[in-house]
Amino acid sequence: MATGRTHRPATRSRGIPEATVARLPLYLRALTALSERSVPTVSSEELAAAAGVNSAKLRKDFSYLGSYGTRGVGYDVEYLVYQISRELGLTQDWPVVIVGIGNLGAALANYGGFASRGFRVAALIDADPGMAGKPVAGIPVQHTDELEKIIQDDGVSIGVIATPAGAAQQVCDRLVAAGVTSILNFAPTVLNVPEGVDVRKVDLSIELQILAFHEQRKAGEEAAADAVAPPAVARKQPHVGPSADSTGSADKGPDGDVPAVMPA
Amino acid sequence: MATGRTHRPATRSRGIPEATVARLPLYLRALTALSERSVPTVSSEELAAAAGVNSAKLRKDFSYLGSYGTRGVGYDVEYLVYQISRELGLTQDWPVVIVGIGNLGAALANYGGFASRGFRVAALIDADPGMAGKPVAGIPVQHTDELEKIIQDDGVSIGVIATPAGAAQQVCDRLVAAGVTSILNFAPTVLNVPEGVDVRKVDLSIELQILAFHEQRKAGEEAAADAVAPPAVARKQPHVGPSADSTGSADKGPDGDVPAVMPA
DNA sequence: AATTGTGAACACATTCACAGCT
DNA sequence: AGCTGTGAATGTGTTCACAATT
Repeated sequence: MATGRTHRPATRSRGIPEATVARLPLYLRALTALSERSVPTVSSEELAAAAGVNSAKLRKDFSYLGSYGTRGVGYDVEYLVYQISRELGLTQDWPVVIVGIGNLGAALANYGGFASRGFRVAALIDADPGMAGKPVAGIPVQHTDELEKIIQDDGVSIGVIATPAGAAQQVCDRLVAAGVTSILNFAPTVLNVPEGVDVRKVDLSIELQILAFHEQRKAGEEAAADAVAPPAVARKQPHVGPSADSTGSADKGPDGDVPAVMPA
Repeated sequence: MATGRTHRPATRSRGIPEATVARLPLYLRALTALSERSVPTVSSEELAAAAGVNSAKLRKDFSYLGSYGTRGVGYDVEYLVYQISRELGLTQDWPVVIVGIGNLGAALANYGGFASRGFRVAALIDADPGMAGKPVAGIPVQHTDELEKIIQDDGVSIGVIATPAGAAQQVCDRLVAAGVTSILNFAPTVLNVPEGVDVRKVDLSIELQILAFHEQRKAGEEAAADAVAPPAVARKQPHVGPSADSTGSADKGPDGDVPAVMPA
């Protein structure tokens, strides 16, 4: 996925694989739950099960962080929580702005897990003047005109876009111009960003389409199994699958304008 | 990623790589936009740019579907839209139930892109009896008691879980028992499902944590550049890329201290 | 002349399997 | 005895680069 390319300084190890980074939050969540239950140590097997991965993968992942376990014993829960939090940058405070306070934006603003891990909703921003001042999740909505000021005053580096697709690129441009360097995009559009800016996208419609693909394949397989051969073999393995990927810029063509409001 | 595993019939090519499947919706969206502008054909280069990937990848992806282009010319937009839709299973109707009609569930119910591509919200379900009958997005909310009946009557195979984390596994179990075989999970929990059931998850908090990781790394890189060496070299390449990225480079400096809790 | 389609090379990720430590 | 840490093997995904085709 992504990008990359960056030269790669070759030697010197501090390069944690992207796939590993994407799993750290999962481990952290499982560890936090254990911590709340005052469990002092955990084996790779147990923790892996709680996080929904296999234990070899988990151990390999931790080995990139430096390997904080004890052979014959397992991992110290509190210590691991700390190390992973630090690695993810969660020991510091990340002010976040949410732009587009419709149904989704409001849901995000109300989302608890948000504040819980180092993220703080610094502002809610919407283009509708009628929204201005209205509190959502206890935070008054501010008008888009204030966007640049808010970002600069609060030192916001992470922005969440929850606007209709048609407005997303424009909002993105303003966020970036004002200093935001990481964007979480919920609008169903490819965003164009300059290098150095990270974009991750969350797209309901894409997730459903992927599910539909597999769903269809299941149906086909059944039919095939019925009609063709007698495969007494197991069909699937346990695993729960992760998801989400990312994406980023690209060009946008001549006009770049996206159809209407919320296309597929 | 999600799913998959299915035994793999070995030979016989119908095995489209998971990474390719995950990009098909992106191509489809770009193609739909072209179709609406009545563009008749498109080159791999142009389409790739619109979808935010590179052209070699796109051509390779299409080669798994059977290669529907014409050398020297490009791809026929309408034809590709059809082929991809068919491959994804979007030529049929997929009834979907959304369980948990809080802020997020309501946002999902209102999400337009939902209905636009073969997906139909068959029912909205919530555990709160007070919600029963209340229309959201024009659809009356039904009580959880009705869950099994709805799924069976409508032949629902895809379920969306938008409940609090604590209720998710239980809801999941009921959905699966009633016949759902694909689940899109918005609750921040690992779901346990029997084999044969696909789960994809969408997790805001995980996405933010991944962004924070990269954000932190950016800051570290700057500092390192300032303090350590005089790298007159380019730092990143243009890449249209996707994001999430990346990588690479450098390490993070001196190391992170290893304060607190417990030594190895 | 332009652009696809694809083998071969490369890069990244997962899994195995066991040596090494507690 | 038990469990981690990790090289080596395997599997998956991406990119290159060019022959094939219109």
